[in-house]
Amino acid sequence: MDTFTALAEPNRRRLLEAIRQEPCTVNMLVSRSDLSQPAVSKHLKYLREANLVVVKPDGQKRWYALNPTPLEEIEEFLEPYRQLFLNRLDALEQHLDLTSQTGTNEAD
Amino acid sequence: MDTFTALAEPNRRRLLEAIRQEPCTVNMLVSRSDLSQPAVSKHLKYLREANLVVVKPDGQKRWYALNPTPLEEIEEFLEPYRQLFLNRLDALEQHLDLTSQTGTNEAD
DNA sequence: CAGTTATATAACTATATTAGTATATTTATA
DNA sequence: TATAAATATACTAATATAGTTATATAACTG
Repeated sequence: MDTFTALAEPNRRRLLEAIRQEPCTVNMLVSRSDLSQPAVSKHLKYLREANLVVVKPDGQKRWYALNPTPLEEIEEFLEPYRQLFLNRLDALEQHLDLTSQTGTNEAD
Repeated sequence: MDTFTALAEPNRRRLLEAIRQEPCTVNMLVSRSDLSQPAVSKHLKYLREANLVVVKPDGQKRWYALNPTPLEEIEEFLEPYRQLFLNRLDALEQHLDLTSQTGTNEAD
């Protein structure tokens, strides 16, 4: 599962938020969420596939910790849009203004 | 459809990239993608629902333009993770080092 | 070793998504 | 007005996802 898809699920974002604050075991995440244990385990599987978390077994427990690296892909995607936040002109109106200088058609 | 879900689909990200560069009609997007016209229209519907694009009818054509505003939600989500890119220590190892100072259990 | 704890996986159900084909709708044009 | 062009929608099939219950696996505990 890719980074974007992994982040698309709200429960997964919440799990990641919890893991960001401190490494968590599965049971910690179960008690801090509204999800069943298998549901948490399945979401963690997707987060692992997306490489957003790493696991370290510790006896019976498995500590899940954040790996923020894949989030850089999102950063890179957003980069070209970032400047557009600032000068949030209506690009469409601008475009139509320009094209309408010669009319909607040549023969308008 | 929320912003995260809208961005989860690769074709939709590509369509948004095209629209970011300049406002596009549906046919422009069809010719610049590998998608059928109905597929493009459907993806545009989701992008509209996510408020990532705005439409302006112009005769038969519909000009789709970018609205970057919802992307700020993604920015805000990423914000707390951003500093972690920099000092990308292994938070898990750090944690385990600390806890292992007293053993895996109190009575280890 | 028996029982318990922590986690993962399998099987299943329900729902959502994607893509395609066909069709409807609206606007332009001959 | 008949036809074509641009776009949207309905319908269908295939696939994926999320959640549940039940079970498997592995590690502790007494």
